[in-house]
Amino acid sequence: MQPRLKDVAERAGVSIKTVSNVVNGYEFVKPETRARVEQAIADLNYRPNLSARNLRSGRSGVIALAVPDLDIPYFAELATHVITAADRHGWTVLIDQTQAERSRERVVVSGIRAHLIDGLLFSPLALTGSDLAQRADVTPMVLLGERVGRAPYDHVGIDNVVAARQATTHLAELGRRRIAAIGARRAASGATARLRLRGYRQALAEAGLEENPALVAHVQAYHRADGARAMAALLDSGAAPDAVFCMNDTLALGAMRTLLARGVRVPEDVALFGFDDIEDGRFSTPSLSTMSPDKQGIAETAVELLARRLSAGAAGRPEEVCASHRLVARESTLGRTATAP
Amino acid sequence: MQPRLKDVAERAGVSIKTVSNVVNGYEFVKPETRARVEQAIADLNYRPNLSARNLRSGRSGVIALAVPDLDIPYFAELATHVITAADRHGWTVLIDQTQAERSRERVVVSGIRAHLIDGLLFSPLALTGSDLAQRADVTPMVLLGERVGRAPYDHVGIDNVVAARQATTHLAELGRRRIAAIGARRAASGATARLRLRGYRQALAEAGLEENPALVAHVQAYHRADGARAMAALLDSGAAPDAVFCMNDTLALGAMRTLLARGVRVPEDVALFGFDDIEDGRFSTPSLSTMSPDKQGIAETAVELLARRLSAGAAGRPEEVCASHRLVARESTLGRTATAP
DNA sequence: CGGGGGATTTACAACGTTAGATACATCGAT
DNA sequence: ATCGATGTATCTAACGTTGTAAATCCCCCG
Repeated sequence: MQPRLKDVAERAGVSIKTVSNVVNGYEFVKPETRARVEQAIADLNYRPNLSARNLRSGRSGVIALAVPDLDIPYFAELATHVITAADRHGWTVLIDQTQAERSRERVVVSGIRAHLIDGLLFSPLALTGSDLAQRADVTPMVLLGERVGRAPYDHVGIDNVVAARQATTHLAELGRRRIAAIGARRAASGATARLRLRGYRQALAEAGLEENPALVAHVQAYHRADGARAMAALLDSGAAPDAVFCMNDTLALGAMRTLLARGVRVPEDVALFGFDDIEDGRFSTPSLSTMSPDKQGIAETAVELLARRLSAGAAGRPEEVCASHRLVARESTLGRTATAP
Repeated sequence: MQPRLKDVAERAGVSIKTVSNVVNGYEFVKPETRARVEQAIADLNYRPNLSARNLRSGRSGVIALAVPDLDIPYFAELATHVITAADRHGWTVLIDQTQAERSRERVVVSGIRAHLIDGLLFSPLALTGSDLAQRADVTPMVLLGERVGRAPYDHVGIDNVVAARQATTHLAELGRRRIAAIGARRAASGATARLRLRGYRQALAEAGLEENPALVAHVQAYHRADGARAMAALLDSGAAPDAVFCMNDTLALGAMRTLLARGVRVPEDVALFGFDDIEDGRFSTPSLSTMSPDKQGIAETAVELLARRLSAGAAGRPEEVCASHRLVARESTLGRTATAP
């Protein structure tokens, strides 16, 4: 049996509360008493029972991060940053995988872990505004990535329209005329895809290029296999793109696989641009040009916002934070003249 | 304030215990009563307070998975499998990142989260046997990956010696004579690296190849950058390998980047073999030959072992489970004749 | 119509902790 | 010596849940 305050108290010859005071750093404990208690704690290897502490205090020291899938490198990288940032607040992070399924996202939002977590960082993909509006759970929540509906939650994201426009403009400025896009979603829920597509279209318009529906490839999910399939379809359709803007890096890497496997040169024949700046893209050959969101900034800001909610209660208007992004041009658009990573 | 059993009870006009019985699926509750209680639960959106429940039951329903870094795709993939498997047991997974640092691994093992977690799945990299032997925490633990010391813990791993030998033999059978290895560790702790190196040496001996220290590259860590650096060093040293066995896929992908960037053809000039079968390797060009451990099997077995420890108490000898692995030959050793992924 | 006995419900205590109130020292100043 | 004032330690009552044991209900048989 694990030792309790009571056991420590008996060993140190003091009351339970005195031990509790020592454990919690209460000021008025005689140095001698404190020393005796600390010795007893060490002797017994005492650890506070968090369940009991939480029951008393109403706090668990645990926050949840809900993401579609840790297999997707972007979310794995985001998760490591969140864990690091949470650690600085003394929080432990628990990870929920929603598989980008609406039903699972609803479960997360509905407060399935109420009482276990103090707060929730949520990166929704499939959720709709009304799902959020119906949320009855009172656990503070910060949304990552896309804004959903008008529900009053703090939100950290990047300006997807601007970022996608810049990416597409980069391709246009390289002289590409038949710029395709991979990653459009048919589902009503693909908010991020919609915004990036809008930026893509804006850039085409600015560059005086005509929009061609045959150059926009839809996908089921955002894995490499989807990108590979979509690229194959584009090539087979005869749309003959000379550049492709992919809505994320894994799609782009899948597309790259298809291109190279078919002997299409990148970037000479087709330039390729991704989104997210995951580590794989830095080491692919050719290395992948991409739009790099400030993942660390996003994670830190989100944790910070949550911390504020937790201390200030529900008070205050929801905050809207736009993290920075920057374009990273690598070999998949510039060719081998670029410096190696 | 969140509703409690008491609130539900009052609304339904029954006692607290009856509500508890309904919540816990106790058999002998009149259908009519059950319905009334369930209605009240729905009305109030009641959620059991896990802290209180855990305090009472001594269980938290949370297990921890401690891995070096989610950024490393192998661990991200393993984590998703663990989360899925744990979910079937009704457990929530909390992830600890140790950064492969001995100090952080010791903290994890010492029971920093005692009382918060019911069990621990631990994938140690830097820990020594004596660290484990000193462990005072009583939380059940299952070791993943490498066996450490003689401490009496359940362990799930693969036969690294055999796997590495098969990988190296595969290269030898392709007619390669100067087979290098990337991923040896100087640190005393790199048990996995040591075993794989042993398998590599066995295979060389069996193939009648002489062992050449200049063909064994040491690395600091197991990221792509380390593989890229190590490969560059190998090429620059004049060791002139015609094949490379990398101790994991990220090292191999880093090495591939260096090779292709320098115009070395893979596999014509240098065949490349990895370890772990991460998704990236399936979509690189050329796709990466690799040794594929049964990650799902490892995760499921580990969770299963933990479940057994939790129900059976500490009883029973520690179990030693060897998961299966299989060789996946792709383009980086076979060339483009292989079927696309 | 009383009693037996299973079905159903309830009362109570306990899990380990901490906040707040209270008691007990100690000590300098009257 | 006595009184506050202050520092230090203890006591008590929760936090929300569930296991145990006991109470009550209800149906059916004799």
